[in-house]
Amino acid sequence: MRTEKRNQTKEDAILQAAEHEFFTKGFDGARTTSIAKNAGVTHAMLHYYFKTKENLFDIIVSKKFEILVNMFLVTVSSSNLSLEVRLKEAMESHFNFILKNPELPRFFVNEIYSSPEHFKLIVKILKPKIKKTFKIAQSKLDAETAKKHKEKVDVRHIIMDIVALNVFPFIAYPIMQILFGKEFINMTNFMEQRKKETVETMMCRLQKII
Amino acid sequence: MRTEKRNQTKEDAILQAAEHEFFTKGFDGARTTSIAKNAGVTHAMLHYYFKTKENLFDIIVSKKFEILVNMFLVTVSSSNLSLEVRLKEAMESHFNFILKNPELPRFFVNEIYSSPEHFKLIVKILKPKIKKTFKIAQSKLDAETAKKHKEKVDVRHIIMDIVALNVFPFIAYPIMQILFGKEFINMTNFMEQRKKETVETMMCRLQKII
DNA sequence: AAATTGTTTAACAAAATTGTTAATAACGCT
DNA sequence: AGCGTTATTAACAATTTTGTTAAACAATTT
Repeated sequence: MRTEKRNQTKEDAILQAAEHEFFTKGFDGARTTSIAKNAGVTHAMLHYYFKTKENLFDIIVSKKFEILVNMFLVTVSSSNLSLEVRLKEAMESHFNFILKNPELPRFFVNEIYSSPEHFKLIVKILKPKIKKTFKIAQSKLDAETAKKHKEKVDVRHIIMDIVALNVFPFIAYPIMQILFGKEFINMTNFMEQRKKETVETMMCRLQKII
Repeated sequence: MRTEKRNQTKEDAILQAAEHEFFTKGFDGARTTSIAKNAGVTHAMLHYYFKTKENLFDIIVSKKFEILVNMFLVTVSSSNLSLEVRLKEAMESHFNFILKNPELPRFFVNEIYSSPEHFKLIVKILKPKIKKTFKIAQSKLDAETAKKHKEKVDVRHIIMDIVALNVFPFIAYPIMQILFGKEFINMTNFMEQRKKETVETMMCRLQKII
C-alpha cells in the first residue's frame, strides 16, 4: 500500500502543478518539463503517469469544466424565493465561486476559443441539462412579467449581464493593474466593492423589468 | 519605387497574417511558419523583414494597443451633454468599436496576463493620459451626485460595468456557441440585442445614482 | 528468497520550431 | 550595360520540447 500512496502523491503533485501551468499559460504556453519540475518529479515520470501532454490537459479540463457548469446551473436554476431575493442570491454565490477560482474564467475563455475540439465531448453530455435549466428560468421570468403586464424579456440577456458583471473584473484584472497600478493593487478590497456594485446594478435592472 | 511597393505588399501581407495568427492563437500558439504560409511568403522572408517572432509581435501589439487605449479614453472622457446622453453615447461608441474589432479584447486580456512584460513600455507612455481622464470623469460624477444630494460613487465601478457588459459577450461568445449552439449562432443579431440591453441596464443604474 | 509488479532515473530519439547563411535574382540608377 | 542595393530562395543550424527506452531500484506476493 505504501507504493500506491507514494504514487498518489506524485500523481497529485503533477496534477496540481499541471493545473497551475495550464491555467496560467494555456495549453501552448505550458511546458511539460516545467510542470514536472514544479511537481518535484523528473519529466520522464510525468510521461510515465500521464503519457502525453494532451492527456494530462484533458484530465484537468474535464474535471474543472464540470465544476464550472455546475456552478453555472446553480446560478441559473430556480428556487421558491422571490425573484429579487433569488437574483441577489444567485449573483452572490456566482461571484463567490469565481472569487475562489479566479483563474478559471480566463482559462476556459481562452482554451475554448483556441481549441474548441477539446471540449466537444464534455459539452455534449451537459448540453441537455443546460438547455432545460434555461427554459425553466425563461418561463419563470415570463410568468413574472405577465403578472405585472410588462414586456417579455429574454432571460439569456439577464444571465449574460450577471455573468459579464461578475466575471469580467477577474478577467480584466491584470489590465487594470497595469493601467492603474497602485489604485487597483488591493484586489480583495476592490472585488468586495465589485460584488456590491454588481448586485446593485442588476437590482436596478430587475426593478425595471418587473 | 516598384521595389518598395513589392516590399510593402509583402510586409503588409506578413503583418496581416501575423495579426490574425497572434490574435487567434496567442503568442505561444502562433507559428512563424504558418504566418509566412498564410502571407504567401517563405518563412525565411518573414525573418528577413521582421527578424524575430517577438519583434513581429511587438509591432502588432503596440499598433493595436494604441487603438484600444484611444477608444477607451473616448469612452471615458467627457463632453458637454447631459450625463444620461453622455453615458448612452459612450456605451454605444464603445460597443461599436468592439463590434469592429471583436478579437481585440480576448487577445489583450490573454497576452497581458501571460506576458505583461510585453506591455510595460507602451503602458508607461499612456498611463498619465489615462489617469487624468479618470480623474476628470470622477470629478464630473461627483459634481452631479452632490447636486442631487446623493452618495458619492466610484467612477471606476461604473466604467468597469460598462466595459464588462460591452466586452464580455464578445469574449464569451465561443462558449455560448458551444453551449447553446443554434440559438446563439446568429451573432450579429444577438449582439444588436446586447447593445440595447447593455444601455438599458446602465441607464437603470444611472437613474439610481443621480 | 525468488518472482512479479510497479516505480524511477538518466540518457537518448524524434519532432517541431525558430533563426541563419550563402548563393542567386531582381531592381533602380548612372 | 554595369553597379550597388535590396529581395528571395533553399538548405541548414540551433534550440526547444515532447516523448521513449532500457536498465536500476523498490515493494509486494507467493
